[in-house]
Amino acid sequence: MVPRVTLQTIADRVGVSRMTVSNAFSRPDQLSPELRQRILSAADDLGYVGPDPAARALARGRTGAVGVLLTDSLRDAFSDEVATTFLAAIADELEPSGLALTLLSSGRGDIVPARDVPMDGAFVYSCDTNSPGVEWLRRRKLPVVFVDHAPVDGAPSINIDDRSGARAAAEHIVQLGHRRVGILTACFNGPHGLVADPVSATGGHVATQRMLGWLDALEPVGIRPAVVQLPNGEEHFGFDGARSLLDGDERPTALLCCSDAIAAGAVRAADSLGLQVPGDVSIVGFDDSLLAVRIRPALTTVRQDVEAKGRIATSVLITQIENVRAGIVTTP
Amino acid sequence: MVPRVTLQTIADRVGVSRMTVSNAFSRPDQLSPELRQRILSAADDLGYVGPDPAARALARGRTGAVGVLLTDSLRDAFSDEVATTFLAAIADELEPSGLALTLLSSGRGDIVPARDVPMDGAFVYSCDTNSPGVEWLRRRKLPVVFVDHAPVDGAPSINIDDRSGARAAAEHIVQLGHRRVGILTACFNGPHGLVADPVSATGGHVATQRMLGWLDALEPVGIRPAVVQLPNGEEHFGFDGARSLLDGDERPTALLCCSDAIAAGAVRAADSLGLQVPGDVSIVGFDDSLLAVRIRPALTTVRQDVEAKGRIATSVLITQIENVRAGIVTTP
DNA sequence: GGATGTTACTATAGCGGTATAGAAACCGGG
DNA sequence: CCCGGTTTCTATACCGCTATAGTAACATCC
Repeated sequence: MVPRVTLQTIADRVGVSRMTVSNAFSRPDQLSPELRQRILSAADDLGYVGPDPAARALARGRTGAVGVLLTDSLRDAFSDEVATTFLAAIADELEPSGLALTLLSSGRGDIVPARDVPMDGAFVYSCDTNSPGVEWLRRRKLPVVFVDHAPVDGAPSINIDDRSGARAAAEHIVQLGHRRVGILTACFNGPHGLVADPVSATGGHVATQRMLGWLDALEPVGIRPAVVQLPNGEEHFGFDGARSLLDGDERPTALLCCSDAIAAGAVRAADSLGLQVPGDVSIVGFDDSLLAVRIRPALTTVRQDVEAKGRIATSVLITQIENVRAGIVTTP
Repeated sequence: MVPRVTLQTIADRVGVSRMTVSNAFSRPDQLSPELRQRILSAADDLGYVGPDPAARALARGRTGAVGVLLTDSLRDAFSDEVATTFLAAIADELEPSGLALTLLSSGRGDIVPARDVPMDGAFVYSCDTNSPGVEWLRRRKLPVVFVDHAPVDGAPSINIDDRSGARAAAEHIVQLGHRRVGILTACFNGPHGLVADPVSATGGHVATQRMLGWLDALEPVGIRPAVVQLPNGEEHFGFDGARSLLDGDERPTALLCCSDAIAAGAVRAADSLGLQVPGDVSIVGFDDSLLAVRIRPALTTVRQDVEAKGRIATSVLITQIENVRAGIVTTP
């Protein structure tokens, strides 16, 4: 094993100080072009690859990567169209800054990426409010931006008005004359299936807000919706949940779904039972993803601009990181 | 600005050496449980978060993250179902090892994540063969696993037999009696639109192999396919490309597509022209993604197990990383 | 009772860079 | 010729942690 080539190796070879070699790579204006050339070509001869990123990260105090903390397993995030759209927007917006994006799973047991991965800041996207990952990010005092997450004290958070959106959707349903309404929502770790008290569900700020919004519209007119909680937002859960509601005695004439994916499952379920949408049953989604466009019959959905959320979150995070670097501490 | 709390701060406070504090966090078996407790609670008092990941990365020589180099902009990767499936498989398989996944864009100009991001190894997924990113990863002598990429000297690469798969698909089409065949393929930076010499396309090992496979079956029986090269594999390009072929004089009776997404676009295009699939035109995809299942009429497609590719690639990469750590250098 | 371990902790020497404050040489102006 | 100002390079001091060897104290064993 040959000893590794470092700045010092090159410095010795060329006969200059290590600092000068460092400058040749990182601050070209600090030395004469000729010397820089000599250093660079010596480096090339020695097979030097450039300053070691890990060492540089320590010395500079920044790593060049930001994290994104996602719910549970990363797999879920990749199979969810809304999440991938969000991630794509982040990635795009991050690119010019040169920051890389590191995916952080919530972690289990001793594995806590949010604690152990070097990064300059992080997004928290639609996570369980009391996920240990969130806690660690806070403790590390990293700049954090919350998205689709319950606001946390001093940290910026990006949310749409989920509650109002949901209320508007439910009001619309009420105005159309529906009285028997079913609700399909996803909930990380609450009870699954038909539930009595819909607001008790734990985890999922967004789902909770949407639920509150629906109830805001339904309760005043005396509608008691049948609520089914699904383990997560995958389409097949939407299918199962919708079947269970549509197959019962008091079949709802409208289904409010907390995502388009769930709504898509519900449409399939209606179809499988020979029910017309929206003739026999109205189905309302949430997100306005591409999915909503693809589904036949076309879905009624609450529109939100996920791309914009990603872009905004990114610029906020970048600003935060720059402020920290400049010594402007926003959150004491 | 309070001076940062480090191991030394705690050591001074408790009256032990810094090394002992380090052990309290990283190697609990190296000290007595009582002392460890004292140290831990002192650390807590001081608001210590745990060993700094960047410093640890430098000292230990590993960062706890692996990269994945993707074609061009990350956005494309997120909107491609095959890519996200692959990434999900990687992420899943990576989780127990505690390694985080960092997304690396190809970079432009001075921004080269593959050069500057700290990582222990990397995947190269379906990249342009002469992408600068690939070159940098090699220079850094990082363990690299290539997936859907032309094999590179000593590095492991994971591929399915794209050529044979494509040949089989084309043979099937020939056996069905088709003689006018159109090909829709994606190509990073070749000429776009109808091309004369289909094998000249630059970039995209996979696309090239599939093309070769198709030609393997078509040329022997004297079929000269009409080939359209698309800028990338997005569905709408498939739509446009297929329209241009199906709208012409010598309308093909079969379309070979290098991905399911393109095939999906082609199906829509046929539909928009009032053509029956497969009555008027047969359409063959590649990948067997979920997309293939969703499309009506159902797509004929070449099946590949993207999940398995992800899992295998990951275990190979992890093995490589461990070997390097153990001093077993596979590629000199 | 001396060879041989084990346990619990410490001292030293890096890991591979960068920031910062100089020092030396050069340059034009009064 | 001396002064302030640049340009170019160097010396020193970290960044915060870990590996490794070593020391001292206490057991163990024949």
